[in-house]
Amino acid sequence: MATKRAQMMEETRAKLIRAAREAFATKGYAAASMDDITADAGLTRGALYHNFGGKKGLLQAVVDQIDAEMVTRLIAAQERAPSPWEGLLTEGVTYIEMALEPEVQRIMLLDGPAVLGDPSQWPNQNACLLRTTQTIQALIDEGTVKPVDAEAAARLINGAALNAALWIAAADEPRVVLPKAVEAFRQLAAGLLQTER
Amino acid sequence: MATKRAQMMEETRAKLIRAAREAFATKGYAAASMDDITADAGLTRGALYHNFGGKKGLLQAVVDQIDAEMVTRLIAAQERAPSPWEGLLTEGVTYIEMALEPEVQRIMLLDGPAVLGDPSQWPNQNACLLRTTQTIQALIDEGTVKPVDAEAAARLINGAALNAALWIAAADEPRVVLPKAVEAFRQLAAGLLQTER
DNA sequence: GTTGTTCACATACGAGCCGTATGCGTATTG
DNA sequence: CAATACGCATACGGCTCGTATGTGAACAAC
Repeated sequence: MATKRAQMMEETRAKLIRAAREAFATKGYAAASMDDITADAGLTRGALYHNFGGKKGLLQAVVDQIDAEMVTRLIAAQERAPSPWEGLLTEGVTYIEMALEPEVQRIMLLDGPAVLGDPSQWPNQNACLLRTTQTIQALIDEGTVKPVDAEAAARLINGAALNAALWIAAADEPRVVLPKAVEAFRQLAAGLLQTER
Repeated sequence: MATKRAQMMEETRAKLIRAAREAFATKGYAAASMDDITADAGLTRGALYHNFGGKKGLLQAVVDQIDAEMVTRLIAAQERAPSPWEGLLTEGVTYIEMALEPEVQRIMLLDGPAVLGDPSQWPNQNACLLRTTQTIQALIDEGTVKPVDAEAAARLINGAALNAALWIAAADEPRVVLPKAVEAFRQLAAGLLQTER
């Protein structure tokens, strides 16, 4: 039986993460005070320090949660694609779309790296990136993609998609810019394809 | 004649920027206190607020200075290349190499975007991007590169290089990872070429 | 069932950092 | 030489964070 204390603790953790996610996304990490977050969750800083060890620990928990959600969406998008190669492209486009969401942009792309350090060193190894790496490795194995370093390629692809997203987000006419970015992304990615076709 | 007050002011601005650049690079923006920075420059926070309006203003000044230096180095690197296309690649590689420096990484790639917002809005960054865009446009006109949107391609290439740099900088063995990243970067960029080899 | 223990969380306190308001002294102006 | 402007220092209050300590409910032992 799950003891009553344990499930209470899960509950408070969830409430804190929910409140923090909201605050970090809207105000940014630095401007979000722990007092506000905990009060918003109906708790105090005592609970926060007990469960997450501090402000950074809370951010880490929020990042892990969002990261997991992103991976789920990436997998879903890839599985709908007609071929593995199209799956990779679809993954990239999906990544761009996710990066357009203010929450992802603020927490995962700006504050996260600044506070926690490089994403590839996050505890869960940045599942999002790991996923792309595996996809590329599979394409290399089947001969679709040139034999480059899979992680390097995944890194660059993600970086390209990320910058495309930031560009679109800051553009005056996102609707006009989006197709341009997607087209350029496809062209770039084609550089990985095995010669010919 | 440059009044004595004006040149004194330039002097204090330079001292503050120098101290801030040092502190931001080593401790990070959030952990660097204004009292420490100003004391290190032989001044007080009064001078800082008078000259830069606050902590963010000081960071902006530091960012602008480093940004200008980076653009200068990028231009120099591109001009040494044998062809426009190689110039584009060299520019990307140079960007990667610069991002290996802790100062650039910490201030320009992590804290800068988190505190000041989208880097592509920074004055010199725009100039750099514009130059890359023009280079690509020229390559398109001469038939070397596929007819994609030049600005989109420029942003994606920059983003790829940026992420490659972050990856290398955080790696256990940067010397081992660097060539992988450069190779993958060249492969990706080749996707823009008109003729496959 | 009662008694003792654990532990999740609250409360209290101190220190540091930031922004503004104000004061001071020197360069500048007429 | 008197008056003003201004670059910078000083003083103060508020906010935020981290730690140290308190407390009451859930669990365990008998």
